[in-house]
Amino acid sequence: MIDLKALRNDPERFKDGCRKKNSDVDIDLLLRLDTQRRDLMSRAETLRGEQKKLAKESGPKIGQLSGRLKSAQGDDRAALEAEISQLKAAPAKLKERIAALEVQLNEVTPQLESILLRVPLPPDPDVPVGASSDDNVELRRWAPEGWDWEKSFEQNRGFKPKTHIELCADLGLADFPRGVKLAGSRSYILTGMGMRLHQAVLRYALDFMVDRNGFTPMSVPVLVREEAMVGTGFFPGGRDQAYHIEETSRGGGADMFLTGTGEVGLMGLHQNEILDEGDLPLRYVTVSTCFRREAGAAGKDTAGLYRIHQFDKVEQVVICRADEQESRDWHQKMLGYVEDFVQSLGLPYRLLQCCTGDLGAKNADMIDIECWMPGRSALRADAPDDSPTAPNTPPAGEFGETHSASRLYDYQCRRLNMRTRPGGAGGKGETVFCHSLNNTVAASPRILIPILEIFQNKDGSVSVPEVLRPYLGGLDRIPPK
RNA sequence: GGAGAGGUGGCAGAGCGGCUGAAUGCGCUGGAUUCGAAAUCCAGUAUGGAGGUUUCCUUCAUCGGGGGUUCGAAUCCCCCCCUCUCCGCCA
Repeated sequence: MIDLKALRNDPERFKDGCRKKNSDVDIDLLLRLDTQRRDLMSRAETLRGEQKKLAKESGPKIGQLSGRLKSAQGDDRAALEAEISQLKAAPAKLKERIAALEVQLNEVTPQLESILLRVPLPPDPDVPVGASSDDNVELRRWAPEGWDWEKSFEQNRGFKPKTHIELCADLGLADFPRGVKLAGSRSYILTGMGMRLHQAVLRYALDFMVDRNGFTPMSVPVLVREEAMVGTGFFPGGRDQAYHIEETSRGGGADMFLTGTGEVGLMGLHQNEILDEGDLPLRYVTVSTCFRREAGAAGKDTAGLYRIHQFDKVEQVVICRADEQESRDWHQKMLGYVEDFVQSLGLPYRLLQCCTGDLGAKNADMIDIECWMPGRSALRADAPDDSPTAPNTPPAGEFGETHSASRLYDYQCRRLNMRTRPGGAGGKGETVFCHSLNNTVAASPRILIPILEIFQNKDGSVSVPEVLRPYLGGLDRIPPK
């Protein structure tokens, strides 16, 4: 959520942010509602103040008179009753007027809030302006010794690459038909070494962040309340992407949602807390199953392990002091960890600066890492009909997104009401909303695609990246079955 | 799933229709005392919104959340959430 006061002071900045992010949120309407609401509130508050004063002044008197009324007779009684109803009349009148204002407030406030929740965080000025992912800018590339970006896989390695789907079949790593039988499209079953490789990457990634980079490992719920989805900024915008468990219709107290990333659990941990500034930055890592409906992606990446409804992900988040430079520094560090990680696996990749149109409402800046997937272009369903995608044509290869590093400033912490102050909740000084950042460490099985495709050998086997071998009992090669 | 108890400030814990934004204790901050410290004493110490004559003042809201009763609600009523205890079931 953005700061309503900041919006009031500088609406242009937020309108500009909307334009850059292709958001159609009506800032002018929001401002009008805000003015209306504050006006109604101040009027209601003034009246309530009067009412309180009256209640204090005439209240005890009413009590007294009511007491006397019980034993009063005749004329006395009538006089007392008249006096009481007169005393009651003034506050009752105020109450009516307040109620009328509140009716209006109850109309304006939800409208205002629903718009406010959708106002995107303006992108940072150094983020390139663009309409879609087509306008993203490559920052740099890295490849292991012996990989030449100028050459195709075949020229680099001396044989035609198989796609990860072919490799999964030949090596017995995944069973797609049975996955679909069980759970429908975009479902899969990892089998044998496929499952072990998946677990090895996840465990390696978790250890990498804990042992080498000092992150605290956490388990988090993947089944959460709506509040956590709104707080982390995935709702209302991304409602269609989440699986919805309708518990209220079966008598439960609250509906639940399956999370699409461990970020929800990690960021929700300290919701409504005032953290001690001295405890920051908090650095958390989790491995969790992620669920995504992939609504609107029909027909895209339908085959293989790329775009699936359920996967596992090691995710890192950092919660730091509300300081732009500190946020920027952490963003770079978190990218650095992942570059080290991907390099240790030996996967060629590039860093991609996402343009404003590709950012999403909650990010000020986002940098993706895309790994080279030699078999990927053959899988494109949106390729033109005359493109060389016939079965015998070797795939040209393509980058595929494997990581995404976001810098959110206080957007998320404001929604989560996560603040900081020297000394924590009982400390002194102003409270301020923290800053937060997140980045993938490894999402599997997607990351298995470049691993299998890059490490495939001419004889049809796949070599195991060295860093994963300790997690597979020293195994260095997965042979065809 | 059944039965019961409870959710109050940073923490512990009173209050159970008006004098309570909230006793008391602890903690924390400042001051006094001291060569210094401990102890003691004094004072202060929630969050958010709106407004202003903007190192401060005024005002409104908040005692798990929402709704209601009342001139007036932390206190009474209803719904929900959460925690704990016992029983049942269970990985």
